[in-house]
Amino acid sequence: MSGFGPGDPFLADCPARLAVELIADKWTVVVLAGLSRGPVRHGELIELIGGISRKMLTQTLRRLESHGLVRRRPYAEAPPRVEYELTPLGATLTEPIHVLTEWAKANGDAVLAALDADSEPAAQHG
Amino acid sequence: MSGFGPGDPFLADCPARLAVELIADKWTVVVLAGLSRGPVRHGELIELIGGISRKMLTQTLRRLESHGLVRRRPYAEAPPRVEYELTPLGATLTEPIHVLTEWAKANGDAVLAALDADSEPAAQHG
DNA sequence: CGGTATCCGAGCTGATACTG
DNA sequence: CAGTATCAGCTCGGATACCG
Repeated sequence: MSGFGPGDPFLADCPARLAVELIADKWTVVVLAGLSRGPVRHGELIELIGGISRKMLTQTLRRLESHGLVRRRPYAEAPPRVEYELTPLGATLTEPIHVLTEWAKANGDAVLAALDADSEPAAQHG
Repeated sequence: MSGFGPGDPFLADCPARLAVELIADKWTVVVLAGLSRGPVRHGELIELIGGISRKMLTQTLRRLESHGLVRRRPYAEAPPRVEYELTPLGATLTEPIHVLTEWAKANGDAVLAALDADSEPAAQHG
């Protein structure tokens, strides 16, 4: 028994696949992790997330917003201020993202080691 | 308090980020989900995963293999047979992947609805 | 069956520069 | 501070055809 029904991400044209493709992205995971702590400003995310450009940050946030995971809150103040926060729907992703980042923290070294061993000249045999 | 240390995926050049970028990929998540049930053949994965091409499947499997998450087992038989399975390291990903796909199954409809509502002609005001 | 090589268009990505 | 527009480079990803 497979245990997989029609709502599984294995099917190309189902909502589940859409959802997977939405979050299974290099920047999306990190941005969601940054948002999971509460409302954050654009500049704060830039500072927090190493290597991301303003363009990619905005692009990622816009996509998450259009998919109902993030809410954008602009303030009509003298120094322009915009805060981003997870919607209730987006908040349900906090747990999965947390599990993912915890895995990355715990096994990142092992992955690096495996990658390193794989790319060795192979002068070793036993 | 941030609660984030030097091993967090927010830093651009840390193993944690490497690990996130490894699995935060459209096909990688689905392929890992397919592998989480046990050893599978190349053709079986093609059948299982809707929309994937042989090229992308092989490419994804090779990358996972080089990072120590997947093991490739070729059999020297008359009808060529190759099986792929998760390594012990890769098996530690089963849980995170499961959480992710479960979220996708549970919230895929909501994401689709939000996307649909977002792209409406906006003839509504309240 | 499993895998590779090639072609080629489409989309992503990162600077850079400009607007409000 | 927040965001947009544009350009150049690159990778992605699929189709096809061929090899073991």
